[in-house]
Amino acid sequence: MIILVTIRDVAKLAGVSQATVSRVLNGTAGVDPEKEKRVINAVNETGFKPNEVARSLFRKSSRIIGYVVPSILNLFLNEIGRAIEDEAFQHGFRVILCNTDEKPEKESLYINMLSSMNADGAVIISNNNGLEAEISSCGFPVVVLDQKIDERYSAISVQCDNYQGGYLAAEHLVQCGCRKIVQMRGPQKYISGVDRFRGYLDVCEKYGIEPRYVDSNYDFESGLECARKILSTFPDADGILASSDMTALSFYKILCQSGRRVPEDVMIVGYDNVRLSTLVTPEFTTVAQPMEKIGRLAVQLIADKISGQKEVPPNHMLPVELKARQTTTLKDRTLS
Amino acid sequence: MIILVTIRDVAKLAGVSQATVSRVLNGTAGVDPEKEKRVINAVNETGFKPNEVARSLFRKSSRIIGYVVPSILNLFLNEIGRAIEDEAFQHGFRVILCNTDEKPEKESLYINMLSSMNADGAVIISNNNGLEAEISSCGFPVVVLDQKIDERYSAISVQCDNYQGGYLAAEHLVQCGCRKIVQMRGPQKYISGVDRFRGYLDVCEKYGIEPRYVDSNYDFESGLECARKILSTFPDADGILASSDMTALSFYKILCQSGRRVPEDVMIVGYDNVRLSTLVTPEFTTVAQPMEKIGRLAVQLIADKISGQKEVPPNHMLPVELKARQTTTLKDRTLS
DNA sequence: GTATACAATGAAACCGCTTTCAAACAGCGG
DNA sequence: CCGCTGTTTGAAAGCGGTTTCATTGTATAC
Repeated sequence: MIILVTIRDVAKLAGVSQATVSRVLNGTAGVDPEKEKRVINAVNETGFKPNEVARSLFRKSSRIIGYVVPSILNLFLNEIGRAIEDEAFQHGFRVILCNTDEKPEKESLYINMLSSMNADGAVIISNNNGLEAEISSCGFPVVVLDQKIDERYSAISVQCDNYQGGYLAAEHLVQCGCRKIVQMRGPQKYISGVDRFRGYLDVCEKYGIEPRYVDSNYDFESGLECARKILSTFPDADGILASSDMTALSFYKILCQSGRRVPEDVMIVGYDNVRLSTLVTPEFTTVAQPMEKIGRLAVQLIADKISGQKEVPPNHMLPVELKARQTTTLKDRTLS
Repeated sequence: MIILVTIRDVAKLAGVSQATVSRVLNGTAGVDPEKEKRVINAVNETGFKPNEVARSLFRKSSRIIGYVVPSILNLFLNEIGRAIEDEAFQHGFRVILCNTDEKPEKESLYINMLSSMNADGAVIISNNNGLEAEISSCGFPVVVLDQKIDERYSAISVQCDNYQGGYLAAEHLVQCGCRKIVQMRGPQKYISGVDRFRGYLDVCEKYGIEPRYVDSNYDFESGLECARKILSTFPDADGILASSDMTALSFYKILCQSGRRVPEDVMIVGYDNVRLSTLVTPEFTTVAQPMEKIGRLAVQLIADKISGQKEVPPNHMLPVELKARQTTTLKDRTLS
């Protein structure tokens, strides 16, 4: 068993009071250099490490932030999580992983947990509107991703320009020469799904193209299903706007099974630019969301909010960028 | 600002002592039913949530476990992490994400941090031998993955049968008809690298095949480099044993660039069976490590160690399994 | 030499909860 | 009715830090 050294032990050994030890450790007040040296020696000798729990109790802050997501297995969320951990570390925060499986009860449970742990903030991804009350009353700053924030509600929002993403992706296909473009439309309960669809529709209108779409989710399985539906409903499709890089992968797989080639017969644009999209062959053209920036910004906003030094605006929009790679190409117009 | 309700407030409202409230909440002793009801009402009325930090301080346990890994971006570690979170949740633990980037100082820092947070356990992946002292003295049970445990050292080890993995993968290629099999050999500083190589060597000996290998790491970039080296050193290779699914992907990419086909010209066997290996096209043949089982077992071992009820053996070996998919196939022997 | 300001210091209070301990009380047998 | 268990109960003492507050000692001003 480990014998734990307390501040009292150090004080006794150094022949000073606990208060003095605390002051040396935190630099909160001047201490006689001679005593300071004795304290430092005593700390080294005993191997004293301040108990963070006791500190948290007094300070009402545990320097913990929660990352509350449906599942960390989602590569997009995973990359954001990595950035959050890194930025948090630099700010002296630790991050607690909270997988909710999209279950409202797990969401509430984790938020309450964080609250009773004196957490200092949370980054949350959820499509559960019932969470607003909990978020407003949890006692720490919350950044929600990919959701617009109601004015009267205290969270901070970070999202990417989904309209622009939908627009860029669609226009890219048009410029490559596609005319029968089908969108694997993301869930309309998410603002991301709605805005990207709007972007796509505007491109269709601009170029006089008839909009086509089939609903999908963002995960691989729903992508497979959607892909099959597209191949049977729109067998002449020549360009696909996937809802994510995962569903782009699904589409590619189904397409290969049907004997069609990418990009010669059908072009595909993914969404997110998860690292995976450049690892596979062919590399996937995709709309890049700045995942690292999202994660870092989220943590910075929390840090700003805690410090209270600057005003933190409630809504933050990040730009997206099209990455043209091997699943799209300029179509050889001599054939058509 | 949120006004926080303490146990004193509840006690006052219910007209009992804090002790009684505590007893009702924890069921640690009998309480008069009438008072119990008053306490429950008061709790509901005030919305009281016990402060976990105060509890932790007294109990010397925060019900937190750390997941200490080089990077959660590694898909293999990510899938294990997901399982850890899930199992931990069921045991009432939260998990703190600790990315170390393989930096010894970040490893130490996180272990000390966990220690001073009264963490209840940690799952650690590291190739840093200097960590032993810290692990032994951190005050909570530690499970290390993919490392054998020295007897005099108090951690618990969970690893997969790497010898078997190397053996199965190599023999599978032989059975598919490959004779010029090259291993992308994993780092020999890891036991996993050593054991898989042994498995491969034994298969070579068994079938009278000359061993060939090029050193690689487990990540995609080192896989690319290794793949190029293999193509130039062993241009007649007909089977590749990748060090991971990532490096298998690297090899596939380089191979496609060189115009060779998989599996017709060269077959590939990956390692890990990360989910990705079935999402890509072609689906990758791979050696499956039971990632979910690894994660869950690690948490269960920690829980067992904490409860102290059963003896926890220090070494745990899990079996691996070959998943034959589209990057390998029975070779048409009429050609050779 | 005395009054005043100021830095250093330790005792004690406190953060919010759990548990010990002893007192109060109820039930029961004799 | 008394003494003996056995159960409820609240006051108080921690858990291990930080901070307040009053005290001491030293330096500066008059």
